[in-house]
Amino acid sequence: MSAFPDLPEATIARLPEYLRALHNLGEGGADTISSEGLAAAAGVNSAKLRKDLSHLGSYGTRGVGYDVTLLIEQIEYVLGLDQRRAVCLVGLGNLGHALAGYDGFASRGFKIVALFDADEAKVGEQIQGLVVRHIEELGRVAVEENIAIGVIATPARAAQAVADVLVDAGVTSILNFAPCVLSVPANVDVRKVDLAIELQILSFHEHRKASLTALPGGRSAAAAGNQEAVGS
Amino acid sequence: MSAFPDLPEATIARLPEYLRALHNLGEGGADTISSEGLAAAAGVNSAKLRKDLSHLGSYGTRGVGYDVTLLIEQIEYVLGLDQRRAVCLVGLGNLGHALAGYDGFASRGFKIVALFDADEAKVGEQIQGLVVRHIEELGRVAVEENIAIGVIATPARAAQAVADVLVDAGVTSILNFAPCVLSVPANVDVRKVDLAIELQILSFHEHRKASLTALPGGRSAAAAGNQEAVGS
DNA sequence: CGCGATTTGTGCACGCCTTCACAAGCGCCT
DNA sequence: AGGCGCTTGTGAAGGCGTGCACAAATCGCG
Ligand SMILES: NC(=O)c1ccc[n+]([C@@H]2O[C@H](COP(=O)([O-])OP(=O)(O)OC[C@H]3O[C@@H](n4cnc5c(N)ncnc54)[C@H](O)[C@@H]3O)[C@@H](O)[C@H]2O)c1
Ligand SMILES: NC(=O)c1ccc[n+]([C@@H]2O[C@H](COP(=O)([O-])OP(=O)(O)OC[C@H]3O[C@@H](n4cnc5c(N)ncnc54)[C@H](O)[C@@H]3O)[C@@H](O)[C@H]2O)c1
Repeated sequence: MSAFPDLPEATIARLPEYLRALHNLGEGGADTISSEGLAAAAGVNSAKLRKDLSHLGSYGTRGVGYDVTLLIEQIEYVLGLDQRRAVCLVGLGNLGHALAGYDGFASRGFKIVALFDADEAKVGEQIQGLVVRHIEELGRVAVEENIAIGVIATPARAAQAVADVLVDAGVTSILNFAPCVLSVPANVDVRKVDLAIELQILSFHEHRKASLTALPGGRSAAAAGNQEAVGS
Repeated sequence: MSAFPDLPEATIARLPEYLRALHNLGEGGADTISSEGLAAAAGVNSAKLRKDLSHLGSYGTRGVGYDVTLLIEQIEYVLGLDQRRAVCLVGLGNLGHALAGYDGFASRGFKIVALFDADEAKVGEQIQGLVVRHIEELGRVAVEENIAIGVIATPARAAQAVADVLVDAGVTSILNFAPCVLSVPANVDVRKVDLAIELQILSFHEHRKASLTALPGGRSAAAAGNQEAVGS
């Protein structure tokens, strides 16, 4: 096929943001969009956005902007969203149930095709039209359904074992919600989502703000307008 | 008070990881830990870890390592975890319920003190010993309970309005689960958690891997061992 | 008391990312 | 047809983060 563009990691992380902004703009009836406008909608600098888009060879039109529909197609192609990807979810506790019921997956080309848990009491349960299977079936089902992405929502102590099972089953991408470090082969990508870390980072900034302001007269509501989005 | 160290943002994001690793090691009975050992437990480079710790003036002992208990105290102080921070949660749908029942908050010095929703059907519901209140009460309760951190788990279309209410109530840190960009004053910190973005980044790497391997002979399980944690 | 083993703290170089600033290109209007 | 205004694409500079490699410091032991 065509040579695959190797984009900077930072750019890749922003493409989904651009994509969402573009979808919103498209629904709003916009036909074309300037880098300035799209950058504002995505909450980034316009120069950065132009450089990001230039990396994937996408052509806008000078004096006009980018064609919304075309740009959506380009980004979706690069992200591999043109093909529906099968996802499995392991651990149907508190968080797992919420994830299973989340419609934000399907709307972006992802489809949860299987649910797994180790608890016999959970196995057999129906959730969103899917039946919870025992983790031992994972190997077989992963191959049958051609699952590429696994989501781990088990307690931390079980996460490494689950990751091993996923890897053995041929899964090459893992999204991990358990607060722990996973050890996987080099060809497997792991991304972690950790609430506690996010809160602790916010706590640091609270601490910093509190130590800088010398008795600011208590809590005051400042005028809104600015945009501070702490980087991912 | 003491001059507040201004740490690199990248360092701050890693401190919670070190903290968790230290807690695990502490429970394991370790008294001191070398930078090498701690780095392995946290999944980072040992030089990076030493530089991070040196930033906060924390002193290890050459030839020995770091005192686990002391280091925990130091990091918790810098992150502001020595004081319990009040958190409120807005939007008790699918995800909100899971978050409300999550014990990972309390164990790290955070306490959910109030739940809010706009849906009259949800208001009054009891969750984990807390009663869901109407969003209109947020302003009053936030001041009473001295809430510094707000968590948004509403649909995206409501998120900006909720953020505005939080800001007006004096909340200066926001954790946003809704897939949208929030506009807030400069003194308010926002962090975003977006599942769809994480999955799309994984999808990109799947796409890349698929386009690079020329018919790899199907799904093969590689030997485990390596650790690839995609940066946050 | 001195020496070797061990581990921290950091100077330095390199690469990535961001941001500015501007030339080149495009469309529209006269 | 020509000029003008707008927008993209990018060269260059600066800042930040990473990781190597090593000097300095500490402990244990003979
Ligand atoms: N609940 C939240 O809001 C939340 C938020 C952030 C992170 N997390 C993390 O997500 C993970 C899950 O949280 P939770 O609240 O849903 O926990 P939970 O205890 O409610 O659910 C865990 C589920 O995993 C299953 N499980 C345990 N071992 C397993 C194994 N070896 N194989 C397959 N399944 C197994 C259990 O049977 C259970 O159903 C935890 O690591 C938690 O720290 C949770
Ligand atoms: N469910 C998941 O696993 C998941 C995962 C990632 C992100 N998200 C995001 O988190 C958000 C919530 O997801 P969900 O599945 O819980 O949705 P949901 O529809 O189940 O719950 C949304 C809740 O917000 C409340 N709400 C709506 N407008 C409000 C307002 N103005 N003020 C206060 N409360 C209001 C609703 O009454 C409802 O209870 C969404 O933005 C979603 O995209 C969800």
